[in-house]
Amino acid sequence: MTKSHPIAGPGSATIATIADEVGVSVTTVSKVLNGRSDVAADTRARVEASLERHRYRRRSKRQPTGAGQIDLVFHEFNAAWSMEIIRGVEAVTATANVDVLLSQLGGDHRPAQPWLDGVLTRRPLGVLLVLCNLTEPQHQQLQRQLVPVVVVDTDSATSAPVPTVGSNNWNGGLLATRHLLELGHRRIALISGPEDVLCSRARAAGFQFAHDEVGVPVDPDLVRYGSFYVDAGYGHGMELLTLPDRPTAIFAGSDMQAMGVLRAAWQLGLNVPRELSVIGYDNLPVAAWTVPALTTINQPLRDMAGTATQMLLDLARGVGLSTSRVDLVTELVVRESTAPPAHPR
Amino acid sequence: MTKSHPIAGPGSATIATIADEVGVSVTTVSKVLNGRSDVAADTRARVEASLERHRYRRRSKRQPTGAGQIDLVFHEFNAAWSMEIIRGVEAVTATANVDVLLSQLGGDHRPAQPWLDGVLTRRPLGVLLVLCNLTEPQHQQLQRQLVPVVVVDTDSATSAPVPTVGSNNWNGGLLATRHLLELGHRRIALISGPEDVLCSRARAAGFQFAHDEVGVPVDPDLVRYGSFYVDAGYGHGMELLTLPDRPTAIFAGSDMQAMGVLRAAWQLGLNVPRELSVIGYDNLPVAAWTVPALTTINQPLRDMAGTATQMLLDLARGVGLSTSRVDLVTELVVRESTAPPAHPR
DNA sequence: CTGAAAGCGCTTACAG
DNA sequence: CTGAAAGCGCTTACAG
Repeated sequence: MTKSHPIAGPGSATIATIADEVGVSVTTVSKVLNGRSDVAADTRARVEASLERHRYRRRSKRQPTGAGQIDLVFHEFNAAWSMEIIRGVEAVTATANVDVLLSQLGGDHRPAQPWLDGVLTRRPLGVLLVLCNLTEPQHQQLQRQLVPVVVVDTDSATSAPVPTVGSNNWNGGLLATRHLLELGHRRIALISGPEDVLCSRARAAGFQFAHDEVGVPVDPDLVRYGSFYVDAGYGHGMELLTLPDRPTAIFAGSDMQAMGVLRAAWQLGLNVPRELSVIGYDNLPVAAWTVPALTTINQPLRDMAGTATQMLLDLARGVGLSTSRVDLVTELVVRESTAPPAHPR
Repeated sequence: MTKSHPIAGPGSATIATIADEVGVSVTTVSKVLNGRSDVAADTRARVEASLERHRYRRRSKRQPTGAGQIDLVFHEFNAAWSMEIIRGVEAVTATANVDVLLSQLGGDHRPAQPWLDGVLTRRPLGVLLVLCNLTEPQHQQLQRQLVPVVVVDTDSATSAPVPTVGSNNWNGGLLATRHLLELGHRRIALISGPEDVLCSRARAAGFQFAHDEVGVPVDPDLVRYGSFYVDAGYGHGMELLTLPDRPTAIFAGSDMQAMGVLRAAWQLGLNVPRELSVIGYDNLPVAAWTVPALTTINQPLRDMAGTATQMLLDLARGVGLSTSRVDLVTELVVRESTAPPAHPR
């Protein structure tokens, strides 16, 4: 006699429920959950299917408040940028009554094994990775334990089926460059992010495309790659602006880099925007308060983080995702740091 | 026959251990832990004493990785400022293998009851409050459950015996003002933080004291209070700088406010530091990159957060604290935004 | 490879 | 006010 096993709600099943449904002992279910090897592949598969169906989660008995927690993992902390992400995440988790566990990888792009062990014992609702990713074995391990993963932005072209939220970097590069070209600039420098990061290349491609559109050649000497921080903008800015034939405009890879360029220009006595146009990227809150205020590309970091968090919570609730890759739109924000060049052709 | 009960280590005791030692049933211990009312005051006291002695913590059985987690609670998120705190906390928790649960009160200075319920079910190693505090009943409730609390900075004079880490605000106000007076300024404006926040008043007092030292009167019209954000600095800066007898120097309550002042000066065509000296407060990373770079007071936010975290972990481990109030030292950092006044007396 | 049995830490009616 | 007893969700030797 088979009982019916209606799904009462995500997380309501115990291992007894699962055992009952699959027709095995609680011992066996426990073994599957703990990754023991002494379970037949077939049995394991049936148990895992049932666990998934029920969105099984380890009970802590009394947890009237708190719908669970998610792991928010940064590649590293980066003042204003990371805070925008945190705010976007928090806006969603606060209303969903979900807690946020914060960590960073200290600059690495792949978490180490101890981190994964921690996640497996914590069993969070899900893991949100920012500018970092998992190795394939790590990803499989989390998948086996039914811990969903979503990535914000991506540092390289990963073909793994990990849901990812980013923004249209190519379009951002295009919009920024078109803006400068339309103002009449013909010698435009690009300071992008690190060369091995995909978004840097995407923006550079948009930069190139905008030039091609109007038939203006790109001087390879004016294209630089570097870290997203202020000092890279300052360093490259200094170099570019002391070139014999210096550019009349600089497109920086981040607002922080743009601040470095602004400072280099100031030290060289160049007036922005009269003698040099500067455009940033990100549209951090501080971009409105630099002197002069930065023209920049709005990358909707809060929205990106919020969207990713919502996707993660949906996955945790067993709701399927319509798309596994979402790119939010980038937009040009014109402020005071761009103007026609002093001597347009 | 009494058995001896050596303390095997913090967190190693179960309720059975406690029951055994006190000579009551596990039921009774469980009741005490859950705040039931049907326990004699005397019994409750003895059980609580034993729990405290053993640093009892709810067992989750298998938790080989992860020494536990702490709750990090912000009054609200404030880009660069909050990130400095987070970094300071993270530096300590990462080496101690402790997880950080992040939340914010959305601007409130006292958490609501749902938050406390969450903490009580989570049972973290401790709670770190940043620019916020608990009500007395909330504090007692956490104390009863052996969850230690440490506060970073304080928004008002609280006499509650809560360990607190701050910095010497009065001294910061003094150092900044002395610097300006020594440069020869005699009309110095103060834009402090919110008037109802103690640190704003402490800095204002240091400002006043520095004037008194050299017998220079403070013009009350030049003393303003406002939020710590950029726009308050901009607003007050605009007002002050369009005064008939405008100040030759402005001491802002935060680097963010100082950026607002810098912008106001720029819009009015005033050269900093030639026609106006500006000094900030906090020494956020961005202060080195404004144009001109900000002279400021270094408030060691990372150290403050790190110290507070260490105190919290010590308390969680049952180590007594030598002091319950630590103020770290503030220092003057001279950069480019201050200089002698254009027309010194 | 499987599961009955013992056990763990804890909580909750309920009898006194 | 107290605690014996039943029970919960889960894990772990260990016998087959």
